[in-house]
Amino acid sequence: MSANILVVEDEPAIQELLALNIKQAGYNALRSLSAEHAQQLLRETLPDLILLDWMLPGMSGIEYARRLKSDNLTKSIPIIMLTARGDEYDKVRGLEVGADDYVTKPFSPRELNARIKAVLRRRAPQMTDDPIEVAGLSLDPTTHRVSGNNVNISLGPTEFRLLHFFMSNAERVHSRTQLLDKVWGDRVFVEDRTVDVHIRRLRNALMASNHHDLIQTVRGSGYRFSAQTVEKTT
Amino acid sequence: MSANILVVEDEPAIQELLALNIKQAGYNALRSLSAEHAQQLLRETLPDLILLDWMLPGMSGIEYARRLKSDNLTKSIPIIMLTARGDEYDKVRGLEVGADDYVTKPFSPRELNARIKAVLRRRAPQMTDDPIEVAGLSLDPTTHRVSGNNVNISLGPTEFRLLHFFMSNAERVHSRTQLLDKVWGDRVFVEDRTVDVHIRRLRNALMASNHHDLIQTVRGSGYRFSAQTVEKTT
DNA sequence: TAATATTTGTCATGAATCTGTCATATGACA
DNA sequence: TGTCATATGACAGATTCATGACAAATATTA
Repeated sequence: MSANILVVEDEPAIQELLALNIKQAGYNALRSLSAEHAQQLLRETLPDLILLDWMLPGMSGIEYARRLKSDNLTKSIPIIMLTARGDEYDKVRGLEVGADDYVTKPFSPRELNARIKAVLRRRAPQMTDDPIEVAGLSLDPTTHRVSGNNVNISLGPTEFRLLHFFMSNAERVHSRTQLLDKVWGDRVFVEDRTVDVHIRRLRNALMASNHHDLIQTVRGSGYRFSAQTVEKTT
Repeated sequence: MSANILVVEDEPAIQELLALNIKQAGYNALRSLSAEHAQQLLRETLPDLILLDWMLPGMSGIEYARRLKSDNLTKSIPIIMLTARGDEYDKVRGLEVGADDYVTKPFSPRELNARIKAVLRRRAPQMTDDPIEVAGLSLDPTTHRVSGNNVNISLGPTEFRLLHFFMSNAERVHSRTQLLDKVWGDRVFVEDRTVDVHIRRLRNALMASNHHDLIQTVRGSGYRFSAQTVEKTT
C-alpha cells in the first residue's frame, strides 16, 4: 500500500505539477483546492502526509496547519508547507504551528521528493522504498523480494506488508489494532484476531530460513519483531 | 532510437552551443529559432524532450510552454525551461505552466546534461538505445531486434516496447498502472487488465527461446522481469 | 481500392491463491 | 487448578491471474 499524499493547493497548475510529481515518485495523490474541501476528504481517508500551500483562499494554510495539529485525529499526520519565498519569518511560523518541513517555491521536483521521502521515513518507514535487512533477513520493496540467508521466501501480499512494517518498526510492540491500522489501512474493518492468523502465516513462511522466532508474542499487548532473541525463563 | 531533443532558442550562438552539447551527450538535436517554427517541426516528429528558452521573439517561451502543455498531443513531452539568471519569479511561473525543470543561464554543460538525463530517465528510462542483454536474451533498440540464445524472436510493437522497458528496468516490480504509463504513454486510457494480455503475448513469444519465465507475476503488485528464478517455498 | 494480415483492447471463464473467521488446542499466569 | 490469551488447522468466499476468443483498428499487399 503506497503512501497517500494530500495536496492542498489552490493554484490548479501547481497542484497538477505536484500531483504528477507525487505519482511519478510512486505515491498516491489526493488533491484539494481549499482547506475546507481538504477537511471533507479527511473524513474518508487519512493521508500519510499533507502538502499544504502557505497561502490559501478562505482559511489560510498556516491556519489550517494549526487546526490539523490540534485535532487528535490528524495531529500525527506530517505536514510539509509550501512557502512562496525563502522567508525566514515564514519558516519560523511554519515550524511553530507544527509543520514538519517546508519547501520554498519554486521547488525542484527532486528536492520535493527528497523531503517527502525524509518525512515519510520518519513517520511511516515502511512507506519508503529502502531495502531493509535485519539479522540476516532482508526485504526489498522495489523488487518485492524477501530472502533469509540467501533462501528466497515467498509471501502473500498481506504477509509481505506485515513483514515490511515489522522490519521498519522493529524492537517495538504493536497492538493488533495498531497493526490493522498500519498494515491493513484504516477504513478496513477486520476482526482483531485475524492478525493472529497472519502472524502465524508469516511465521510459517519465515520458518524456511529459520527466522520465525524474530516475531515475538507479547502476551496481553501484541507482537514485536526483534533481532534480540528471547531468553526463556526456566 | 536515441532520444530526440528539440531546442527552441532564438539566439543562434546559444542554440549552437546547446545543440552541440546535446549531440555530445548522444542525443539527437532538433533546432528551432521560434515557437512558430517549432510548432511546424512538431507535426513531423514529437521529440522526447523540449529545451525551451524563456524569452522568444513572437510567442514567448512561457506562452508556448503553456500551449504545449494544454495540447493533448504534446502535453506529455517534458519541458526544460532556460531562464535568465536566477530569477525567482520566472521559476515559479515556469513550473506553473508545467515545465518539468529549468536551467538558469549561464548554464554549465554538465548541469544541463544532468538535468536532461534526469528528466528523460524519469520519463522514459528505456529511451536510451543501448543494446541490452539479460540471461541470454538480447534486445537491440536500433535494429529493433530481439533474440534469445541465437534464436530470432519476433514481437509486435507493443510487446517490443514492453520487453524493452522490462529489460531496462529489471528486477523491479511494476504495477499495471506504472507499465501503462511507461510503455503505453500517459495519454492513453486502457484497461489495467489489458496489461495481462500483453504479458501473456510476450511470454508466448519468449517461449521460443525458453525465456518466458523471466517475466514473473507478483500477485497483488504487478510484474517483474528478473534473471533470478523463483523458488517455490511452501 | 479492395482484400488480407497484424495488432490491440476487452471480455468471459476457470484456475490459483489469498483472506477473514471459527472452533478447538495449547500454554501462561494467578 | 481455573481462566484467559494465543496458536493452530480448516474452510468457504473473495480476489487476482491466465487464457482463449473476438471484433475493431491498422498496416500491408495485391
